Amino acid sequence: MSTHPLLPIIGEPRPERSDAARNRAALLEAATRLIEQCGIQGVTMEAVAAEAGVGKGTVFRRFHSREGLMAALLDHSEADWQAQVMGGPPPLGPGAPPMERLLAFGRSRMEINLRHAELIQAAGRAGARSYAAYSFVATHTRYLLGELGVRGDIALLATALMAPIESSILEQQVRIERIGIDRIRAGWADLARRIVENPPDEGAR
Amino acid sequence: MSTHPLLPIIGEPRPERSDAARNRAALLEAATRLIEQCGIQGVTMEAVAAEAGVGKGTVFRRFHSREGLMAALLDHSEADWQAQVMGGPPPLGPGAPPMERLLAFGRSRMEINLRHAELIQAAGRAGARSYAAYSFVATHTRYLLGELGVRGDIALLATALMAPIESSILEQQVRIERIGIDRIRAGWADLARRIVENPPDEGAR
DNA sequence: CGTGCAAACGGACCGTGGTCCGGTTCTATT
DNA sequence: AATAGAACCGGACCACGGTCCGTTTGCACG
Repeated sequence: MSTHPLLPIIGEPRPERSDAARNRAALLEAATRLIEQCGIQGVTMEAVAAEAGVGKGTVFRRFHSREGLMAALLDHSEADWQAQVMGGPPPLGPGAPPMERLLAFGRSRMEINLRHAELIQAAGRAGARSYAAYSFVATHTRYLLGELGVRGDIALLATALMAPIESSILEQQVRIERIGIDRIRAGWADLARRIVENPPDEGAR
Repeated sequence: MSTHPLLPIIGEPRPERSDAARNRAALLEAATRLIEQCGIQGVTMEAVAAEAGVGKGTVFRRFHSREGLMAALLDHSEADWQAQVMGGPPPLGPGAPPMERLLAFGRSRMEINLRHAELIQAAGRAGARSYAAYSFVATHTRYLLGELGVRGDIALLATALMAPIESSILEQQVRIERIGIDRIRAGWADLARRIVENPPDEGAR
């Protein structure tokens, strides 16, 4: 009876213990340091643990896996970009006409996917499941398509629009097919226009 | 002087030695057997070697890496699909109007990317570099877009069209967002129509 | 302060991908 | 058939991701 003075609200599953939080920060810093020293392939779980001065098990407790650690690093650097999109200066931020925002959004996202290509690849599937990255992009694209008055299955059109600038596909185009970035940018803008301007088929749901 | 009766034509880098070829076949069979018994996660390089009755080193000599082995398995199963596309019955094969062929092509590719999702993921980047898979799809899509009289950067439009039905993206939609396959199919058909019917922008290169 | 316990910690341990090198086998040439 | 040498084979060996469990630590309550 005396054990529950507060309602057991389960919104946040549990607050993090202070030593745990400290270690999380130390580990992220250590990983960042290692990346810029040895490159991503030098970021070994054991190395990170040693650099942060903790045991190996602790790293896995915090991030579950190597992919999880990479995803965490990604999330961290993604935070300010999301801030730029939600409240920064136009055309990326609010204020510009929707089509300009969409173009700026795609262009900016493309740069990120290219710049962090290695990290994204190292994050593997963990990157996709992380809401921070995937879900935000999807939601905002849907929003912009809605603002533009696009008819049809907005969710799928948003996916179709962002898929070609996913990191894996850009890497293929840039590194192997040697396609220039400017050309890819122009191609994507053309794609956006085709998707936005064209009304859906009559028979389409 | 006497050592080169034949011109050193380097088209095929070298013919494979007979024992090597035998081992390659045995290894592919062994891997296939293991997949249907234990699933893909049970396909260990050591297990494959043991099942084929060879040493571990041999597996790596033939396929370079686990990803390479998976890519080889993929290529194998992809061969007859390519035959269907190039010479099978319409609408997938030649004979049907281009738009019908394109729709059939995308639909069929989607099924494959879904059915072999695990294998494709396990093949990782090796799947992309393998010409058999990526290059054929790209080439044929470009060809169909050309037949349809699409203007603009055909290569990039082809990429944009196929990207949303890549395995990784389909997995995200189907397994996590719980989007039905029929809906995805319809959405892709709509995308194809938007890309094909819309003329390119004036300013586009 | 003391006490109880959930949570966090550390590092030994395991499985698997990948490398290496001494020994073996195939094939071209005479 | 004999020879030479390149290609191939095998399995010991290493590194790294991931797990496990006995121990320690922070925290809430008395």
